[in-house]
Amino acid sequence: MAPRRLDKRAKILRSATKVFARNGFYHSKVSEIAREAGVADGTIYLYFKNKEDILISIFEESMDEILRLTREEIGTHQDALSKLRRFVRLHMTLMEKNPRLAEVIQVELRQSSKFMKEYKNVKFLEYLQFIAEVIEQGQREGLIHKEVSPAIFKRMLFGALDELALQWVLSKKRYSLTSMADQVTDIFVNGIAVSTAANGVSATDGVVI
Amino acid sequence: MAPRRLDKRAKILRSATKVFARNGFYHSKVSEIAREAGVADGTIYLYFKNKEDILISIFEESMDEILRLTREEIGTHQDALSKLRRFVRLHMTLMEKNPRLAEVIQVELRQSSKFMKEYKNVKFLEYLQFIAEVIEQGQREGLIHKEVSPAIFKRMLFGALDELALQWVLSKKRYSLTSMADQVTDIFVNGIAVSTAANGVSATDGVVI
DNA sequence: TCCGCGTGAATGAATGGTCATTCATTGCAC
DNA sequence: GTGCAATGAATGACCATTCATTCACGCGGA
Repeated sequence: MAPRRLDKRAKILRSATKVFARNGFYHSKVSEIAREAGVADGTIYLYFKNKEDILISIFEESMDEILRLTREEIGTHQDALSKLRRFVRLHMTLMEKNPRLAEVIQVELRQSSKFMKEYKNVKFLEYLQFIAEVIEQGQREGLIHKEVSPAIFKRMLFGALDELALQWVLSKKRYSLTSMADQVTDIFVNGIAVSTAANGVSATDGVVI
Repeated sequence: MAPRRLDKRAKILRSATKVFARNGFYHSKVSEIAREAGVADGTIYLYFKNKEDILISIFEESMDEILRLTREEIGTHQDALSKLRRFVRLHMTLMEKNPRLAEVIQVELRQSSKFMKEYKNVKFLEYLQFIAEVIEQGQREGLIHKEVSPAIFKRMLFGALDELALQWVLSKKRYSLTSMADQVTDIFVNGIAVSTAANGVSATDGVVI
């Protein structure tokens, strides 16, 4: 009963994730989700209000889990730049380990601006805020330039990670996402420009991080 | 006749852009596009194969124009870092001046991975390639670190710009996008980290990747 | 100048197919 | 025997697309 209910709900969500990833939300049929989950069409409606509710549930529950993992993995006892590096690695790893989830997030996050406007996405905003707080910490620590706007930076970083993940998904995952993580972090932390100082890298120059 | 035909086609495209931006592709009705354009439903099918063909046409023709403007505006007589700064500004300005187009690009670019997989988006790839070439130029000039992968960087930059534009669109355009451009460029060029050399920023400190 | 004919653009009502959703019924667990 | 989850066939709403018909215009003949 109670456990059965939870099992079934979770099974439907897992099947829906698979089907949405395969066809995209609008081309997915409820009956296909039902078939995939091994339940009748009508059963879906015992657990979800409608098709869109399934999509939102997938997203919210995944974000819950991602947020939980992120907070757990990125402890409180590190400097901001180390946290940032860990964050980027973790994001890539999570996408890599849950490719179907990654696809759904790609689909849903951008599905339609109308949808995005109406559905206030609290969990996602929290995820972004996590980044902003790391930046603020870094500014207090004197590690990150005060001129950097945490609100702009959090969007930039997320956008960059998301676009890389999208490409990875579209390329049928032929390469490793996680292996790009450090390069991405390096660029955000140090920039792409060669130092403007005339005589290059001397022995006293620190390797950042 | 001939001119009338072109007028009508353009009018339908403009109306479709408006309608898609308002409702998202899947929630837009062909009849609404027709009404908006002041033509009959059937007329649409004299100019386009089907609804999806309208979307693809909007996108391709816009990308043509954007590419043209980008190549024109960003001449060949500059160093790579200046080009990059100009590119970012131009991208923001174009989005800001064509908010409805921006919305459609947001919708379409991510619509569904299935759609993206099937529709080889040559113009968009060219746009990304433009960024990669600027990076390669910078590496030849010695202005940009050799370790930076142009292929990764082009995605990062586009992702960052795109996410900022998406937010701007969703926020009902209450602030200026263009005014963020330089901050974005600064971060990509110089990074967010304060120099790590022990005694502050000296003239000889290099930022190392 | 005027008429009417041919052409092809434009129309929009009708069609048909596709699903999301419902709900009367079933059958299982206790 | 009762209650409740589960079923899946049936419903009906929705909309892209079609196509028989109308319309507008330019041309040539009188």
